[in-house]
Amino acid sequence: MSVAQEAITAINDMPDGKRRLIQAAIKLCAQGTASLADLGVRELGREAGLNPNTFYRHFSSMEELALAAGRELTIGIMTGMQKVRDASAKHADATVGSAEYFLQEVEANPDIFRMGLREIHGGSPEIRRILKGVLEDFARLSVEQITSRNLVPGLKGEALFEASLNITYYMFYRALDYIDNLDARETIKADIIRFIRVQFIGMTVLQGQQTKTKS
Amino acid sequence: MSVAQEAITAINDMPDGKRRLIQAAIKLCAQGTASLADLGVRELGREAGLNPNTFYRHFSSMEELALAAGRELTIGIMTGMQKVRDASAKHADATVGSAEYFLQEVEANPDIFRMGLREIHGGSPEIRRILKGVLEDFARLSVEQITSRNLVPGLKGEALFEASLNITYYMFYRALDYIDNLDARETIKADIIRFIRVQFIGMTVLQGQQTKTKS
DNA sequence: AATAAGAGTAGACACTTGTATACTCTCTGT
DNA sequence: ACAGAGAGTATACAAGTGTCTACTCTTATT
Repeated sequence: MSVAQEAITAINDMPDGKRRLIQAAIKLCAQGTASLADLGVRELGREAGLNPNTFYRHFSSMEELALAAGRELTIGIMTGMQKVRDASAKHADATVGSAEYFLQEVEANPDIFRMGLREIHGGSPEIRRILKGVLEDFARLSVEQITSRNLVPGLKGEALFEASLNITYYMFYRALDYIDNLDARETIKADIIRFIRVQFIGMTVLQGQQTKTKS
Repeated sequence: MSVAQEAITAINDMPDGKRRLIQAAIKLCAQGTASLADLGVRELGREAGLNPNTFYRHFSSMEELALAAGRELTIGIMTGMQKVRDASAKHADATVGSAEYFLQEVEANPDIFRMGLREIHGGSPEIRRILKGVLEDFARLSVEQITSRNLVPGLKGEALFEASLNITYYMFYRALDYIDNLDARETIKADIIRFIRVQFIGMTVLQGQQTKTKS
């Protein structure tokens, strides 16, 4: 069972207040400078329009809420990523397609990406693990798509996955710039496209000359 | 004047208590989950072994201390990076040398790297700007060294800088894994070396075939 | 119709926090 | 020798915090 599926099944049939608390957490965390783990119970209650004590009905610690929020985050990113995959399949140049639709998704859900990025470094180890799982899932999907459409003929298996993973991380990392830096958006898009090409080309060449030692 | 030099000049002739507060901030921030900006005045005083009010002798807001800490951080990373450059120049394979000495430096100052990574995402925009400056300085130094020793013959100017910057960010990003994940250290080192090669090879090839459109 | 569980609220407590005011040292220049 | 500044301390208070206990609805089960 993938990390994403795990998350989706865990979120069904959730009481209203619980979901509101989680969404309040995501909102506060994306807007302010605080990370998920150090939000306040009362602060959360206020934002959610609930009594502070409602928190204790659903969670026994902040860490527990942070985990739940992490799962919600996962779903948000994952469904976004699925859309990216679907859409880019229709584009003539798959590389440009992926980049464009990814950035479109970032633009549509800045809160989720911003906070995912904050948590993937520095957050609790458990949340980090979850988010890493999401990125790996995404990279795996990319590999499947690339393989089935034979987009990068010279590359396969382990090396293809590694390239995809690098690309995924790079795209996420640049997403923050993209959100904040309105002037630089075209540049960032071009950077991403170039990064993708460099990874695939470089990996392909490297795979073919394995045993050299000089860089 | 480079970002690093800016920082170094700013830190001389600093009262004892002030420096202790800054170092307390770095320590607390590297160990706990909190980011620089949301530490407590009293918490800081406790850690530094000072009266909470001493804080107000030196700073008027937490943001101000965070900036000072950011500068201290800068110096730490920058001197470390300088050592990496110097040391890797003596290694037969410059790629392997850079990676090895970088990781050695990470291992020696885990707190600084851990917290630098936390602040480079999610921290205040000002601190982000400072840290980005540090990474860019480092990438620039790399470019100089590579150019003067002619390590990557086919690549120059803008493209070389872009590759160096990508590599720098990648190394920093993997530093976190490296610190936490003792079992995976050899793998991470190999990943970094491969990443470096892929960047240089890929960039070189891409530079030579600029106008293609299919990926 | 009675009951029990789930979800949310209200009030209270002890504790921590930021910060203001007023103090004590320890230098340093004249 | 002393005035004054810089660095650090002590005390105090209002505001905010986590969490406990005790309440009230709503909904479903029997």
